[in-house]
Amino acid sequence: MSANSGGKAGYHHGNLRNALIRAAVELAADGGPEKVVLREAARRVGVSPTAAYRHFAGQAELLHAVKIHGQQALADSMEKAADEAPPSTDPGEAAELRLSAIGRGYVRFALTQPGLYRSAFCPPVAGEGEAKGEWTGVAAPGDDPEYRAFVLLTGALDALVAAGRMPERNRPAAEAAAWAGVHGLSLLILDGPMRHLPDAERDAVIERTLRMIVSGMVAP
Amino acid sequence: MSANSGGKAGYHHGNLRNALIRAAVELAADGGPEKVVLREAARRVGVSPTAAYRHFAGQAELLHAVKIHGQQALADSMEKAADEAPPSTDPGEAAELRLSAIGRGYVRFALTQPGLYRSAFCPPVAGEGEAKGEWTGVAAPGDDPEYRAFVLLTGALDALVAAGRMPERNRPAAEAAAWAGVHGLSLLILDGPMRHLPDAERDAVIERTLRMIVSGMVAP
DNA sequence: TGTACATCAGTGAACGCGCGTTCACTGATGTAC
DNA sequence: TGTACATCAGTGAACGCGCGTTCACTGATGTAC
Repeated sequence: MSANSGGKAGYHHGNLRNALIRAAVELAADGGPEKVVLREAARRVGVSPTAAYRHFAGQAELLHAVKIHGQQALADSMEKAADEAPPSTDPGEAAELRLSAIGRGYVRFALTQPGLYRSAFCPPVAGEGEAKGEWTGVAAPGDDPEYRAFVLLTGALDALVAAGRMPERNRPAAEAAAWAGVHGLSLLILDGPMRHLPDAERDAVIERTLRMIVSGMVAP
Repeated sequence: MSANSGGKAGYHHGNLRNALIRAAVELAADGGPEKVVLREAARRVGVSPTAAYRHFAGQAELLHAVKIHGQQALADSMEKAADEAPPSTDPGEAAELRLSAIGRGYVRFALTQPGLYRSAFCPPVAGEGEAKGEWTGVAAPGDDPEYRAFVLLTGALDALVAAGRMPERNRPAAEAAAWAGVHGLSLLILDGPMRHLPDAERDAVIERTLRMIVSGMVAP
């Protein structure tokens, strides 16, 4: 039997691993990482819980797959927003607009897909292979697909320097600062005291924060 | 029997509510909000789980008490850091230094007391009285002790304007932006990809972020 | 000053819940001959 | 082209866990007389 991409096909499912991941992603999407329950994923796929153990070492591994999915989707959103950034003939301005756009894509994803967003940042369980892909504050983590979002940000900041808009002395640790701004904003709106902000004010808060980030990068 | 402030004193404890809160805070301190388990708190106090129901409607109420405690401790840390800010004869510079200091106190608390910090921001359970104390982006939430941290920040920003360092047009939603910066930074360092940063780089990242925030406030 | 009694603050056993995981198993598949 | 058999991918029942919560209860306290 060829790997079928969808529903079960008798006793042997054929694509159970992917089906379980898909179900788990759905669970995360409406409920966050703590809703990623192996038994429930199996239930949704129509298979016994035990079957999952043919494809994953355990629940933690399933959750990890969801996490990666979330990280990819986040990067997608940022990339898309960057592509939609208004063009400008002035390279400096273009770089600023692109940085804002990336940030907007970040926050938009967080607010649109809170469950996946949270999953993308759920702390790794012990023994998840922590060595690779950590930020060092200086070096980028290579091209691990997990870190596309980071790479996007780095590129935008480099462009800002290249265009002469951002002083060299501002460059170190700039990723961390910019990331902190959008990350904190997203979580304050999602879980924090800005949970119930009306749309207009929410947008104002978002734009204000993006402006702070850009100012913080280009400040002399 | 007068309310004794410590251990049990026979059948009637005398101060069980506070003792349970103290135990719960301890649990949160080393393990975060999800470690706040009613049964365990009772165990530590040396009392049956049922006894807790004389003093709390349930686990959620106990957790809420921990949350408030965390919010107070966070505000304390900010206040303390503000008081330690280096003085300056220039009021504009003084205001900037104070804002940085507040932020530093915020991050310091998060890194020093991760469990309590997380507890301070754990999402309220349904029916926790959400009405009061929400940020509106414009108005401050009154003097609810829960929001001392917010009030501190508002004051620092007002001072920046009063000193002529921050343009009026930057003032709206400034709280949200500044808060986002330190909040995101704290969480990225605590749970995120900056988990294992060496001390020196961590400090650099913190100072860089604080600089971004100040620049973002005072930018013309 | 002593006592009856309402009230307050505990106890201990039990419930149901849903989870992750393990066990011994069986049905389906594909390959060697 | 047919068949034996190893291997792969499922099943179903069960386990232990620790939680929050409820129940009927009893021991301690303080107040009215």
